[in-house]
Amino acid sequence: MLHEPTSGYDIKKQFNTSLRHFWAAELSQIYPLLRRLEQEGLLESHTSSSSKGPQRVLYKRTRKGTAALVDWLAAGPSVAQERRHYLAQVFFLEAFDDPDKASEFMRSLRTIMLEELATLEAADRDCRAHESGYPDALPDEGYYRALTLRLGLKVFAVTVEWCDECIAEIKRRRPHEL
Amino acid sequence: MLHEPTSGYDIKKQFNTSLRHFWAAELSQIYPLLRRLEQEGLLESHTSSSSKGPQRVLYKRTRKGTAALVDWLAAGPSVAQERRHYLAQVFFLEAFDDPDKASEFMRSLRTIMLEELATLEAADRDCRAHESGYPDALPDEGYYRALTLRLGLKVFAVTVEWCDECIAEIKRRRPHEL
DNA sequence: CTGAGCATGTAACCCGTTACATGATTTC
DNA sequence: GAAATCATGTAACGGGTTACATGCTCAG
Repeated sequence: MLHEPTSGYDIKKQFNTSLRHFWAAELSQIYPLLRRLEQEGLLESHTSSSSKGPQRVLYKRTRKGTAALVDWLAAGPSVAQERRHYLAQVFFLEAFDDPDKASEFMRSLRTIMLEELATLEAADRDCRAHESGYPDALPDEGYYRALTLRLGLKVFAVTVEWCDECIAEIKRRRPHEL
Repeated sequence: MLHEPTSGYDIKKQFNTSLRHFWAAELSQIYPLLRRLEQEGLLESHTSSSSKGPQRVLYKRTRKGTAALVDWLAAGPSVAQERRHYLAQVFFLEAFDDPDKASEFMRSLRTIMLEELATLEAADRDCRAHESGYPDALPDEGYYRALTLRLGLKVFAVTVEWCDECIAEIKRRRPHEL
């Protein structure tokens, strides 16, 4: 949680845009968790009335909450195994027994990845526009956020590149036809 | 599941090496799932005695199993949101309030990523050595596996590159000291 | 004779998703 | 007047992890 007071709804919006490439969660997970963290003393909340809908509940990190965060960071990077469903699908693409279908699969994957890339590029433009002195003179908070964005851009870019190579190569190969 | 008869234990070994960058599972998940899929008629099994330990149970896809696999692929790429814990950590690196600690974090991340890269490179060499005619003349099965490896190599490579850039930039920046 | 690797499993728990539920306001 | 957006939640379910349990063989 950021040190700025933020509602669960707003956190979800961040998950849909700039954080999308490395974290996401549903509101049904966010709301109970915010409450639990408040009970544990890691967050504190106050309400503010909203123009539409029910009152907004804004949460903010306590000193204890920041300490818990620092502990997590101090334990070092936690690199867990990730599950990339689409790569599992590529792995089994032989099951199609048809290079055209495999190629078609890779083309639609490429389209999806381009869309993801566009979402991140929009978030990046947003970041550069709102914050002055990008990136070196950013305040720490914005600076480290910007670093995560940069990796996202790189990763999606090589993924699209990889899709292109695969599409070209599958077309050229065709061991079946011979 | 591959069409070659394979034991749960062997699947786990694949998860630890060549599949590591996009899928993993514990034995406690693998064994019950293999049984369930056999009950559903997607797999069939036979036992073979092993030199050490209990009898090995080898599973193999049935025609129905392959059909289910093809259905999954035909539904198109499933690109779900991923959770990259270490990026969440980078996002919150400002909480250290100390560029040296942030930089140290990025250096240990770099080390871990280099190790992951090495694991994949070993799997890649293995693949090139065992299979002749890499990559175009590979049988379909090995060919699509090789494609997933290639993306893994690319992604880890840009990630290490990104770590390097971050480390250099954090050192140069230091807004705190001024 | 100890520890690592082979090989299979069960039980408890937690994290996260989907689906469901409510109700106000703004836009077309 | 319908649909989208704001804003908060609950309940059921499933997937996955950690911890626990067993027993055999080979290398040091």
